[in-house]
Amino acid sequence: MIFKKRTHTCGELRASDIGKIVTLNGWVDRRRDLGGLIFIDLRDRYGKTQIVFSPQHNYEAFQIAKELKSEYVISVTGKVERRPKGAENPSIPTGEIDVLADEVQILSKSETPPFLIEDDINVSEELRLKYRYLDLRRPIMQANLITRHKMAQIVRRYFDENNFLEIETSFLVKSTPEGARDFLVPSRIHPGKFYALPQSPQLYKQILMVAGFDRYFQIVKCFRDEDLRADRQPEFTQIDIEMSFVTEEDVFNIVEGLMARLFKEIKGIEIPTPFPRITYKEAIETYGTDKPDLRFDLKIVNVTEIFKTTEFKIFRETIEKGGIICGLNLKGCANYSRKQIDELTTLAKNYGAGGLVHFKVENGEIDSPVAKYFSKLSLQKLKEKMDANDGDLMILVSDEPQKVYSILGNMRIELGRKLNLIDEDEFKLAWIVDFPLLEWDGEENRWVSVHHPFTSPKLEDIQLLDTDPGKVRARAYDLVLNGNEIAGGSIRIHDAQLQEKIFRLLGISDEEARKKFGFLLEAFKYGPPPHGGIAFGFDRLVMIFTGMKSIRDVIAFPKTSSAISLMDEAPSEVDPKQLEELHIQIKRED
RNA sequence: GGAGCCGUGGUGCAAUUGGUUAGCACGCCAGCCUGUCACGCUGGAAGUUGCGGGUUCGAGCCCCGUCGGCUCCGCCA
Repeated sequence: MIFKKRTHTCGELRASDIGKIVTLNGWVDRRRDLGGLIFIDLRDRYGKTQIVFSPQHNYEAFQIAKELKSEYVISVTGKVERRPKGAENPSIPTGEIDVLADEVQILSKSETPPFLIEDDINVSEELRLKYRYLDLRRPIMQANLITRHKMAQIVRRYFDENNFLEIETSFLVKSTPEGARDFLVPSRIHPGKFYALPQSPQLYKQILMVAGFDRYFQIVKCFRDEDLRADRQPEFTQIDIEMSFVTEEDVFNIVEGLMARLFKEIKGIEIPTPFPRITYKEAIETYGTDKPDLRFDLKIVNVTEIFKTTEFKIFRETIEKGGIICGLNLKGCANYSRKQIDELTTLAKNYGAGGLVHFKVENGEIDSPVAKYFSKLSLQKLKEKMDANDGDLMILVSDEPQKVYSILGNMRIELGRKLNLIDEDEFKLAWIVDFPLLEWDGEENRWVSVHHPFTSPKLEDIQLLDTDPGKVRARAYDLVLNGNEIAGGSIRIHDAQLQEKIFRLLGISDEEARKKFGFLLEAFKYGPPPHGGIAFGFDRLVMIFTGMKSIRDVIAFPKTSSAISLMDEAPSEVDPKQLEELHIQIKRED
């Protein structure tokens, strides 16, 4: 098809272009047919421009304009004119002008789309995903992917300026134990053998350090076959970083510089550096999570001490069993009705609490259905400890520590939202440090790595490896932004003996270690430099920068929560011939 | 693996205690309309109530199963 190519985009023309003869290519966004005059909004990714068809001006073009429907692709040629006084549209950048059509050509027709191509659509995500190409025509989705692109470019520029090399690593890699479930790729050439898609390029970037590429980064797809969430997809993108001859401070420095750059160039915000550091212990005990949202206070207060000798049976027995009592002070909520308090209780139960005890502070008095079980003194102490004043509502949960923290941590987030404590325009970054190195896995009856098996313990804790492994802190760190974990990393072990010791602790035999990641251990025999790094969840970062609630809105072709792609219907069955070639037989389950 | 919410013309929603011909808006189609921009006005078409089974004189509504979407727990070094 021969067609007139555009001279300008649909977001480009201004008053200064008045008088020019231009050609625009784009999609018909909306037609307003006034009978004797037809207006068309022509759309492309740069914006919208109003086209005017008038029978007096050009009868032929006017006749074609009558045929135009939503999402037809057209080429229009005409003169840029100033809109009549009072007919300007100040809500769009091209609103001062319109293009008076001399000529219009339909480049392709469209069926009526299943939903309107506009920002504030009211349509199920299911339909959006099925017709993703239409969903992606919406300006907001285009803006999201444009922001994503810009952020990727800033990342590349930043690391290049700082002497990092972007090096691609393989996607068909060796399956390694530990961590997430692998996506497997069967080998045609080697019957019964499989590649894995990388959960992250972890081992390979460490080997690049051994190879002497002392500053590496990569924007890279990673694959994990685990259940999905709003912020988790089976394939996702990391900004992967590794550096040699460094300590934590060097990693923090380079990351803080990157974040400052991104915030400045994308959001126009100067964020203060260095970022505050919070220990894992402090995060859990104060916010009930290792990824606290620091935009609001509502801290967890531990009041176990006050109730050590209480008459109140539930509290006393919990404490005797090693449990704790913690609470939140809901400022100004003393006027909560019975119904509202019941809702709080339900919320707590949803998060696994046995119940919820509450105290209202009014006129200096502490009021509660269970007040009679407590001494005046202990209630006074409670009020002081929780910094409660008239009008406040204190809620308490008692259970084993882990449970209390997770219940109150979840409630804190929910209540922060409900009580409007969160400023959506604010961005609070923090490092979470001093993670435990190991965690006891009750099911498998062994220690497992909190981060990964190559994470270095803190030097001063190494002797605890033999006596009290659970107490050993790792040289690991997470970067947290508004309650999201956006990056995590560590200083690695580069000492073969220490690495072997960790493997032994994890119950990985020498032979197993050799079999599973012997190539890394082998590489480490030849002068591994001290090294460490970090990896960002790029999708999450873009999600936060664009203000989206799900990473699906910043990924071109995401999967549903059951890991299906509704547009192309992957995964699908394959031709038996393909299976044959791959030496694979499907076991039918009943 | 578990829990919650949801599934009704193309789309988003409504439908009283289980009871008449399943209603509204947007979109779509036709006609009218020369400065609209969510154009307006008039008229019209459009439904296997996700699917399968059950209870009932009667099911969009109740029960069981199943499929799909979203959120959360487990899981995600």
